[in-house]
Amino acid sequence: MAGFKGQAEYSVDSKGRVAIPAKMRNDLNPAAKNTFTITRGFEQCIFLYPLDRWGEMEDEFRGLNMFNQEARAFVRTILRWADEVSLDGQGRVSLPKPLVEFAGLDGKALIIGSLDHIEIWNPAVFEDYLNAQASDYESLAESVMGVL
Amino acid sequence: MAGFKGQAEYSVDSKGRVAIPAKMRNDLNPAAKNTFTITRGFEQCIFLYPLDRWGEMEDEFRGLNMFNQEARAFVRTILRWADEVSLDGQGRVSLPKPLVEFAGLDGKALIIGSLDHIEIWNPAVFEDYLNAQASDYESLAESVMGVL
DNA sequence: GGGTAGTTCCCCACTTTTCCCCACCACTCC
DNA sequence: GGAGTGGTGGGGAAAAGTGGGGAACTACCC
Repeated sequence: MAGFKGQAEYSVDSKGRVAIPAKMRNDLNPAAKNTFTITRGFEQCIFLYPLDRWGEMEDEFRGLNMFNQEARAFVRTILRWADEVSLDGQGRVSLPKPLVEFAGLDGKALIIGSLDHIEIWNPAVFEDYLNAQASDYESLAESVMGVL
Repeated sequence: MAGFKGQAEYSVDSKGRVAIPAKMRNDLNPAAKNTFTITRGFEQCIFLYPLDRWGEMEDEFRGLNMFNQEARAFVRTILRWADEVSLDGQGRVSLPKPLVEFAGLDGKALIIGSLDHIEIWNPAVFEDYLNAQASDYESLAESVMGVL
């Protein structure tokens, strides 16, 4: 199954709904049943995991040692924010209010496909994130992929 | 499968379409289904990877640790700009607007075959890139290939 | 227990963009 | 010189995104 990719700037309507780009919808595995687990992302954004992929993630969490304080804190955080959302007839999901506030969304949303999950950003916040990057794309690539 | 090679200067029409040189189209593996994954290149240009080759790249990305910030930033960038494009009946692809802007394309495109991918440049930008090279072709060759 | 207000969910309609197809021109090879 | 291949340009149909209305469900208050 091809991973998610691409970006789009769509609107968040007054009901907190955002359309998922058709290209990403087409990459959904039927096993995901048009449903995502939505949760807090890394950096200030929202992550959407297709249901099938989320199942694998849960298995990884189960493998963690719950007598370890950090493991407990990590799992608590990711699950606390998590919720299940399904696509409506128009290919949209409605975002839980707490996550809308966390990501600072208002009116516009930047949607980014990132292999096994979809990210939703406030465009302005994403801009700041980019500016805060220490290294440029070429250096990143060399550092991340250079050792292969 | 032979690698891509050669260069051509073609026009970009008002709809952002560019023809892929017939010579390069002939080098496409049937497994690529006349489809490319197009994304941001290194330096100011656009990369086109045939679908089959892109699959291998995705596998490498999946191998990265997504809990590492640098890896995340790199994958976010390369996938954010990525899109899937197919050849139309005339052997053209239509370039996503964001990439046209990124590469600074207007009217003309320099298309370069580069082994496993195809590059698309604004001819003027490519000229500047060449002029900015610190070392000449002979020195580069020695530095890159000399240790073999 | 009933009524009301708020929320959620689903469906419908409109607008815009994208994609696909057809036609044309130039060059090359027979 | 004609036919075929390769690049260029534009128009129409289909799909995708956006916004709003109405039914159902819930929760709260009277």
